[in-house]
Amino acid sequence: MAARGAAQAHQTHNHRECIEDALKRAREICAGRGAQLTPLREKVLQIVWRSHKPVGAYDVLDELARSHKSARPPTVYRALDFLMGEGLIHKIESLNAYLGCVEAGAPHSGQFLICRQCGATEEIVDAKLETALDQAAKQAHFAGERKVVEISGLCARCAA
Amino acid sequence: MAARGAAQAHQTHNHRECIEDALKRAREICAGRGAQLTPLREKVLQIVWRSHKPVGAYDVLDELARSHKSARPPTVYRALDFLMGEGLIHKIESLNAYLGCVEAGAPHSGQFLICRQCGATEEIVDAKLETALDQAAKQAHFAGERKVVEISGLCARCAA
DNA sequence: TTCGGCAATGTTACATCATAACAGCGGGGT
DNA sequence: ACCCCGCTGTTATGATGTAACATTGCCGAA
Repeated sequence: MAARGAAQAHQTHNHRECIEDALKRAREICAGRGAQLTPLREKVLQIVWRSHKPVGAYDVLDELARSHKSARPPTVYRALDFLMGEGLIHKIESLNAYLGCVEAGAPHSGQFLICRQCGATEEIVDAKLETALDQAAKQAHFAGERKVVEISGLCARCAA
Repeated sequence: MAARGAAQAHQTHNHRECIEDALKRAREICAGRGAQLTPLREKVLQIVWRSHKPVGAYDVLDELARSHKSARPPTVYRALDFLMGEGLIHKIESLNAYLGCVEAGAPHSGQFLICRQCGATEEIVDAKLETALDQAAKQAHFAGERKVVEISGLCARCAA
């Protein structure tokens, strides 16, 4: 399946279901790997998934603190690091914020379309773009590892 | 001219000359536009150009303060904002750091190869990659404006 | 069973990156 | 002379991220 199109889906889908799907997949993935998706980490994942907009670490913290009084910045950053390590969320570098991964499981660098108006951010998986990135690196004799691709602009809805 | 290949050039070129070229071009570009490349701004540009590694705003500040006692964070950020606005430097989002632009003049989003070992960062201008980005956005009915492309890994020298 | 190791979390403090808000200064036009 | 405006100065604070050490709880080895 290609990316569902978060920004587009945002208008139409049942988001409760969307979150539940993501959490369920996350549990399966972690179970299959022996990675420990603890209640704390799952709660953070759930918070990140509350919307299809990238969420700042301190926003996560505020939300987490409502149910988890001892939460502090390291609490959140550790959970975010774990989730990124397992490929369950991505960091959006140009916003210093975090977003649920729609292709969880297969570790990958995401490609993102970020609407500057509504904030909705869609993760895309574009093979040609992937190839172009690899070719560009290869041409420069550069061994690429992590790839950051973030396009800001206006989503279809906001442009209309 | 294609990007000179900063990371590669780093090993071979006369960097004093490289800085001078960049400053000279910057003066010409600003003069041609009526943009005010003040001594302060030029000094900041020079500091950013001291290496081909992205430099943090507070590193710029430390260096600037040696000759300019009143320098404070806003001093530096204003100069950096000006220089970015004129297309003379880029911000490397994944490092929160700034880098001289090798294609100054033509406003553009850069594409970068960042060596995680030596820090040398090469700006590339790859038409195919550009096209792939535009196509990917178009396919999602997304009106792209600003593009962030940063590939981290090992430069040819460090991989060897 | 007890102990030691280890992963997760708690806790305090701090480092790093960035901006708001207002003041002062100086040149150019009227 | 006066005002406007862009640049810089200055103080304070906001936003993002991490170091370092303490505590807890589980699990396996002796």
